[in-house]
Amino acid sequence: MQSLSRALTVLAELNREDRPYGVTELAGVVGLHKSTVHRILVTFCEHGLADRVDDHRYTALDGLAAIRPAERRPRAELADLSDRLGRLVVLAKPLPKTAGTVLQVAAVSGGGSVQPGHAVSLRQSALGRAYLSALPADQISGTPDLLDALRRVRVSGFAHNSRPVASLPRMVAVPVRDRDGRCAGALGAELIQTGSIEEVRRVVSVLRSGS
Amino acid sequence: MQSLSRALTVLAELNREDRPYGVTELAGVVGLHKSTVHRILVTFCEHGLADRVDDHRYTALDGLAAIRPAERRPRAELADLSDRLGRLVVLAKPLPKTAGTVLQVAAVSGGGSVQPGHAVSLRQSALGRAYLSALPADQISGTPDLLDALRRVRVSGFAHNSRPVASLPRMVAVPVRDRDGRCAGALGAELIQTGSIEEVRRVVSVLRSGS
DNA sequence: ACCGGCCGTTCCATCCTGAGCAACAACGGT
DNA sequence: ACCGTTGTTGCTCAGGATGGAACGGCCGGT
Repeated sequence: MQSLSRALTVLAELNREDRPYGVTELAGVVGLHKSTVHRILVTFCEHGLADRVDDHRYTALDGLAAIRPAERRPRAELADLSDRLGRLVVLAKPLPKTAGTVLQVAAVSGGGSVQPGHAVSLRQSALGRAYLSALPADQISGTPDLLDALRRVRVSGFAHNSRPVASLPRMVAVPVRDRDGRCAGALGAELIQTGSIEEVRRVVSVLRSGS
Repeated sequence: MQSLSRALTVLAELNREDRPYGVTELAGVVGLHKSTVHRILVTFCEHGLADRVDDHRYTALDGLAAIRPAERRPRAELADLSDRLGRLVVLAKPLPKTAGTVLQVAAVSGGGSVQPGHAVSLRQSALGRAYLSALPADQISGTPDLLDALRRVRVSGFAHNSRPVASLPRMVAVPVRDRDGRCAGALGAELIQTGSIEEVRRVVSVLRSGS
């Protein structure tokens, strides 16, 4: 039921921010087309779960605030991290039932080849491996090489792509957990001085402080 | 976006009753297939909007009670009406975007040819005509015969099928309005002594008291 | 214990429908 | 007046929702 899943993701995002959302902006955050988000929002309005505050803004119903999720405003935190690190910071979250990829949800100070809403590989990207490394063992399968790599990620606490894949920038990434300790996604930052261990350590420690 | 619309109907129904719902029962009430409702419920659980209280019962999240719709527990009222009338009582509601039919939502003391979850014709059944008669004039179209019949329903306040259609029991039905005055469905009761005007009047007056 | 019915769940083929693209009107800033 | 936005809507196609059938588990009646 991925269609419903996507729609609920939209509703959750709309609900997390108390400020009204525009269609295009919301579409960028959740990584869907604006036409899709528009139709979803209209349907939510028809069912009374959302309201349009003016001609071009939608907001979640007040009553929904009770089920506001635990995570708080990832975008504001991302902007803060990006400021402190002076580089691109990306938050990636899995979309339900989308095995094989994680979805980049919000990239602040974006540009480059990493864009909000693009899916990245679970196995080839640092974001994906950081995410995989924090999953329960019984949810992971793959080649012995991959399992070994994930073990090293668990020991060091971060993943990085030492052999960059085409079109993916060099990044380090750490897993992000929700307050129940379950893996909720991955937080990554661009590497500028490639290969500098000091840089990696500093960036990772800042990323950790933000999760 | 009818898929999302159907799913939200399921959530609304789950939310209206505070008692947990089984998959099959819920499917009957909203008029969808078992398997469809099951998948919808699983997805809602994944997104934290619903919970499964035990192995075979689902319930809406507590926080959703805030957006509980205005209508209150139609089933309990139906059972009461059915007791007072000593006969089958049926509540029919339109499903969003399902033009041409109304859906029988809950039939208490059921059995017979009227079963929960079955769709009935808008034009041929007493339930359907009662519903049509309370719609805004600009939403009604049909043959002159139908329009004339609806006019008589409006005058008398109830619809009945004097020439019963195959497999439909003889019934009387009155429109049901929500608190905004808009037509929300129809309430019908089986006729036992067919043709008795007294019976019709008595049944209709009881039905009215219940809407 | 046996069996029949009902439950929730899953598999699978069919066709619907949701997704994406592109074009549109309406604003607002330069 | 121009351009870059915004929200909205036709249109097309592939992906996915649907619902029939079958499965295993559970309970109540025989």
